[in-house]
Amino acid sequence: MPTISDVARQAGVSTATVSRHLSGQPVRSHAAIVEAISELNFRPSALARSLKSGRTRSIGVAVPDVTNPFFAAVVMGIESACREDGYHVFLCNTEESSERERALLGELYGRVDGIILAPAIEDPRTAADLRRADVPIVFIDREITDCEDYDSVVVDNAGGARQAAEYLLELGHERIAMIGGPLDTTPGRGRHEGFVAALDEAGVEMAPDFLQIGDFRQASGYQAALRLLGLHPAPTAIFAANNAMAMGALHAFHEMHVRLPDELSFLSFDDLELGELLAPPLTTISRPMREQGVLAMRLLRSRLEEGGDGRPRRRTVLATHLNIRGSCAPPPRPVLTLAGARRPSRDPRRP
Amino acid sequence: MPTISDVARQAGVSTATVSRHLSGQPVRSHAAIVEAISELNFRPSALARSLKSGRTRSIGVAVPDVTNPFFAAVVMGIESACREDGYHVFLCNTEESSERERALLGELYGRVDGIILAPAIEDPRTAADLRRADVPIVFIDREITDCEDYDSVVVDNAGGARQAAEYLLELGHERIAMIGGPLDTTPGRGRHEGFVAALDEAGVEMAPDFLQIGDFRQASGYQAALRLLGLHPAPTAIFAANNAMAMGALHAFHEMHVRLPDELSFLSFDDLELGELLAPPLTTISRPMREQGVLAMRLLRSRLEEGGDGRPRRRTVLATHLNIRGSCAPPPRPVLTLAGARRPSRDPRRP
DNA sequence: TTGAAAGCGCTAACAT
DNA sequence: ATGTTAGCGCTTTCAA
Repeated sequence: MPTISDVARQAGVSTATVSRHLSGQPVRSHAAIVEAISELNFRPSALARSLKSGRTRSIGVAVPDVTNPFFAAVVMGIESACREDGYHVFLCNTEESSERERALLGELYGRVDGIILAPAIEDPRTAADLRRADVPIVFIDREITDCEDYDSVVVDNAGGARQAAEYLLELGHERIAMIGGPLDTTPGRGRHEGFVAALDEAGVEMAPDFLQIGDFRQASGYQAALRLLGLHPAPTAIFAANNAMAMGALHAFHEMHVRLPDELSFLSFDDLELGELLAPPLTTISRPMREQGVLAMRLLRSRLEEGGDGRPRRRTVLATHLNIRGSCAPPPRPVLTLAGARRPSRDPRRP
Repeated sequence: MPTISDVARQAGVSTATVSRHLSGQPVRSHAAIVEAISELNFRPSALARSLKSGRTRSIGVAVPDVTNPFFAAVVMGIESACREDGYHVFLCNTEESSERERALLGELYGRVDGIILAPAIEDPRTAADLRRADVPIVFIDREITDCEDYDSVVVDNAGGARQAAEYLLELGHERIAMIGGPLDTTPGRGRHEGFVAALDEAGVEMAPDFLQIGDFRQASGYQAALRLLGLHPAPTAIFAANNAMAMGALHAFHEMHVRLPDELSFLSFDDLELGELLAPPLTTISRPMREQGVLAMRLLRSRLEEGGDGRPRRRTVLATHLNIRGSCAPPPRPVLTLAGARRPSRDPRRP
């Protein structure tokens, strides 16, 4: 790899002159330098530049799972926003492990100007690490306790879960179950709280068995669904707290030959990629995905460029949207009783 | 950020001693150094180290679209292999654009020790760029002309497409269409060639209209499917050359109320995430995904560590697998004729 | 406008 | 075992 001094020698000038040319200043020996550069195929070393300037023009992005379409879209959004700003992305997969996450963050410090993080869980050790590292951070999708002064882009988890609960209640369900996420994550807790609160307000109590906690991954959704299907009485409606667990649950329903929505109503937080093409199409609570990445990068960039250490935290909360498709219906009427007659007669699926 | 000299001063030793401690050598002042490091919260600058050593311990990964589950899985595989080797990943999205790709590659040079690339198209300019950059490269999923001496991990595209064609022929189809990828990409061309070759050998000709070329993205699959459905006579079977275009096609079928597999047989190269849960479950040609990433990283690592500039190219070709599920069936019998009687009587779906 | 020289943080001879 | 010093490739004063 040719260096700046190779170019300088070849062009018959000093390294300082070449450097000036590189930074756009007009120099007399312009032509000679340009020629030397192309002849030697010279590329300034980003490394050396960074060491000098203290800025790497890269950011770190750590998410629990790029394979999840939600995080894939977020990463995509970050990436495209970065390109506009001339930043590069170091991508890290934490695989929902707080230890791995801290290890990865440790390696990121010094390599990047800032970090966008979707923390695995709300681990106080991570918070302590972050503080010590003293690098600009923006949280995305999830937050961390003790970091209330950091910027973040999140979704209204409680509100979204509430929409789900209210919709099920409106359909007349009373035996409503939830496949929840870990309660030590922002979305896990938020979605749980919102869901239960809405049920409470309607005077519907959720049996302890009806809350199954998973880890946001497909396998746990599958297991949770099987457990729910095995209960007596079984729930008439299930809400899955994210897309991956919903996929697992759908596999379970399929295996157990449970027919949606006749025998069971089902909806999930976050869209599935092919959700609309399923039979029945899946009713979901959705939210902007790519956009969340873009917003997070905007926040980070403003921290980076304005240096704004004093500027107050900015928290962006996005709204969710209930997409009524076909996987929810009024609960099946108990055979040989008229109890079902209490339900409202109009079909709440088309309000 | 404290530097190595801050630590040295605090511990009352020279920077060289601290450096030795950092690299694991035993030093007398061990305790003092350890204390100084933790007290100052010192972290050696990866930047300075890289500048010195000439190695960044990072690699660049450029793929057309992380949002595609296939590439997401590949990236995941690379990432996990990297973690074992202590490498970091710079992720780039080329968005199927060769220009963007070259721009991104340009920024990667010097920042990374090696690159894993799934090229957008087989652009000779990219090949020239790569040669000039003189950085170890491994191709994944796709290759590039004029780069026959580079390592690569690809799948047997022609073989997989042949499997698809032979399966459809076996079912008795004769009006067989294909939604192909760009013919200037490795998989686009390979899948097309394999498919057409198999049809040829069976004496079945594909009408020109029956080959619709897309760009591997969902929208193009949707358009292509609509065009195919509008033909007279329409095809009785369609093969989509990748998962994203298959998703688009499925949307088109859904919109046009085409029932699979009774009215139309359909299968795709690469699995869809929920393909098994669709009605009918989707028959596909699948291949290892995560594993491809792992293999690519292995190849790259061996180039990196063995320095093996002289060592010959290694090309890993993976096999595909035909997953017979429910989206293909014998062609519908023409109404009011007995022509269909020519077809074999046994059901080739269960060989 | 240009060149000489210092220095970003670290490592690796070389010398002690 | 430890310290001194040069240097990785670049930018940026400071003089000329």
